[in-house]
Amino acid sequence: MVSPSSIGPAFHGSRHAHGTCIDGALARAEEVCRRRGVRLTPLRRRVLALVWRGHRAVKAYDILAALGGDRGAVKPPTVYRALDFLMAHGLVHRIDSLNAFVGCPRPERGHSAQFLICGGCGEVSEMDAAGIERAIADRAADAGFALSRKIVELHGTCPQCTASPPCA
Amino acid sequence: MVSPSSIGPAFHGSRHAHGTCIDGALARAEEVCRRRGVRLTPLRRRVLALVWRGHRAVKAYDILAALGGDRGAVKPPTVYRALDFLMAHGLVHRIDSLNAFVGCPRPERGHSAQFLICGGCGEVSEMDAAGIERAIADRAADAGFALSRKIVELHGTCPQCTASPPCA
DNA sequence: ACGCGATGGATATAACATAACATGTGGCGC
DNA sequence: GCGCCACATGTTATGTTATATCCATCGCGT
Repeated sequence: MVSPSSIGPAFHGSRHAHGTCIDGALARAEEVCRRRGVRLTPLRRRVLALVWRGHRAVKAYDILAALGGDRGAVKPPTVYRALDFLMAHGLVHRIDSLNAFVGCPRPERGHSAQFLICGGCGEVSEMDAAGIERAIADRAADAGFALSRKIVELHGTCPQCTASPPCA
Repeated sequence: MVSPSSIGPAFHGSRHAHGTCIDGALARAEEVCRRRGVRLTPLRRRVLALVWRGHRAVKAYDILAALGGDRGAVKPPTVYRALDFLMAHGLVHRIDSLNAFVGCPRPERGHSAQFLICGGCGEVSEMDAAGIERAIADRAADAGFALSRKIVELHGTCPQCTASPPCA
């Protein structure tokens, strides 16, 4: 179902054993950091786990609140620094059109991804579609433009929400 | 050089008769508004002209300042309302990855565009590449995803800046 | 004149992000 | 152990981007 050259978009819907997703993400993160010789500190781990609370993009200030920002504990720079670290190592992606962050399901590969963002349930699905990449690279080459960062954020409605509108 | 189905990206570089660009944009805007029966008021026209000050994306608060926001004159909502109007009628586009706005060179056609954004000179070039559109539509269809807004923002370096780094 | 919708002004605040500096902590050579 | 360095985090303050709400005005049709 998923072609070997691409990550297939997969919407999870409301019911799946999400603990597995979180655990898997943390395990992959440990591995990535170990191999790179960088430290997945408790704080960074907590932030990563919060980003993975679901398959939706999470706002920095929601993470801040979840870490106890109300009670005077954690301040914005703390959260942004942790997110910067996680982004630098490909463990989370920033969704610019939402000012929010989403966990990367494939931190091993240095990929450039595209995102499908459902306006119904808020779920964000990452893909790595060779065809889109190629079309972009071709067009940039035509223009003599040297690409660095490629942002592709596609808003719309996922299959589940198309079937039954107010999906969880 | 420009294929009929696409707008070709064109970087303008430092020296061109930019007054023509502004005048043309304002003329096209007048025409679009006339046809739609909506009003390009003096304020909206001023904001549009400011967005067209160059081929770079312009920040809302820069517009605010240019309108005299210092002297207690214009307030943020005024600028955002004008920008909302201009976006609603396709006269400007928002570049989410820059939190900034750029004039649309083709407001007549209801298009969905892609942007090349040069990190050297800041110039933003809009294109409407059929190949990219198609690749995205195909992949979304595979996923059963109904597209609404498509954001494609490509950062990198334009030909001029590749040739001579600190281009104007 | 009257009502109505569109426009823009005024006030306030929410939401998002970073600069600059201080403190803690853990590893390493000696 | 001790000093030192690099890195991580805490703290304070502020900068930047965007919106909610309410009100005044204007053009226009009747």
